[in-house]
Amino acid sequence: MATNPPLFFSNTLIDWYHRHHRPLPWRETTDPYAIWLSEIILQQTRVRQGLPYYLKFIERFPTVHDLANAPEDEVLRLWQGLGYYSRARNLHLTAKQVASAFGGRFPESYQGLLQLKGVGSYTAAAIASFAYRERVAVLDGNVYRVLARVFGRHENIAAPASKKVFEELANSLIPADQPDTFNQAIMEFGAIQCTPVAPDCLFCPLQQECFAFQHGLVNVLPVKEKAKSSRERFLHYLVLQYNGQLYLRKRPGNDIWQGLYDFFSVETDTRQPDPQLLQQAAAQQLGLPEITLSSTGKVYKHILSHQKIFAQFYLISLHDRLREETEESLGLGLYTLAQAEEIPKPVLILSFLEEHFF
DNA sequence: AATGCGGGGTA
DNA sequence: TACCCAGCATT
Repeated sequence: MATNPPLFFSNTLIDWYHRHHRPLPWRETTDPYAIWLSEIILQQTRVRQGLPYYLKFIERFPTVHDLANAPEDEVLRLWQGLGYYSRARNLHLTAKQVASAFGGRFPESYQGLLQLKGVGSYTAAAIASFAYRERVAVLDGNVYRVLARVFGRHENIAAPASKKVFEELANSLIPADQPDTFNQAIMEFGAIQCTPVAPDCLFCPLQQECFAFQHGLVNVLPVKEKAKSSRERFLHYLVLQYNGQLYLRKRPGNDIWQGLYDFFSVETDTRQPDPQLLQQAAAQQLGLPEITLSSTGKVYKHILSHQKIFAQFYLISLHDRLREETEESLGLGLYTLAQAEEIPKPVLILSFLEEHFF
């Protein structure tokens, strides 16, 4: 690399950025609220998937006060389908905190931003550099990849211990005069040019200086330890109907989909449990004498990053309402179809409802 | 340091 | 299938 490697690296990336970057709405503002909103949405999420959600949110909640004043169900409903729902719950919590305790103003430094729920080192660096031009480097999946390849770093990027190495490297490269553009540039470069698979090395402006390219290691770097395979779960959803309404429950906090609504369910250890046992378990929990379960047939396979869910649905029409204590202890409530449409649900439940009810 | 947490796009 | 995406909170 030229006489001043950090300067060459940042100049090259910034020059590339000016010529190739995508026009994105959160890059047209320095409003920390809009930037914060976009960054939370984009955590572990591609721009293509997150963009429509950003547009919905910024239209419905133009200011942090609008978001703070909304009911949590509405925030989750708008987030529906985006996944990692703790992001939405923390988004709402932080909006309320900023609106009430901070008078609507976000903290104006990296350290201050780090205190917010849902804002970690990446997001704090992004907001601080984009909104306030603070010189602090972002470190996300793109940055890890670009740095590992260009500078030939073989540390396992999945290990927390490697974070410091890349952090120091990135912070040694970020220029003081345009930290914001540098951060945008290195992430955009990773997303468009230096992609995980089949990067466009042929037309890469860093080709001559890239360690991975020069040593034939483009498909080796970054080194990333493989994630463990996910576990399988078998869910049996009882779609209880009474008087044209559906029984739904808000999911509690010790499992997936916290705060979203689904049906009463029985979980089993095997894919095809003994129907007798399943019926007995369901009847007992629901306080019913006996029930006959016939599956709607299809087994829904729903893949999460950490779980493979096999779900079957059983339609049941109740002649009488459940006992009040039963409703209470199971957290079940009756909802009209219109209400069911309005509340936040996992994509799995949404798919089922769209095939059978909506 | 390890684990849990969604959903979708791509090869 | 397997990989990975503008990560964070909790233990």
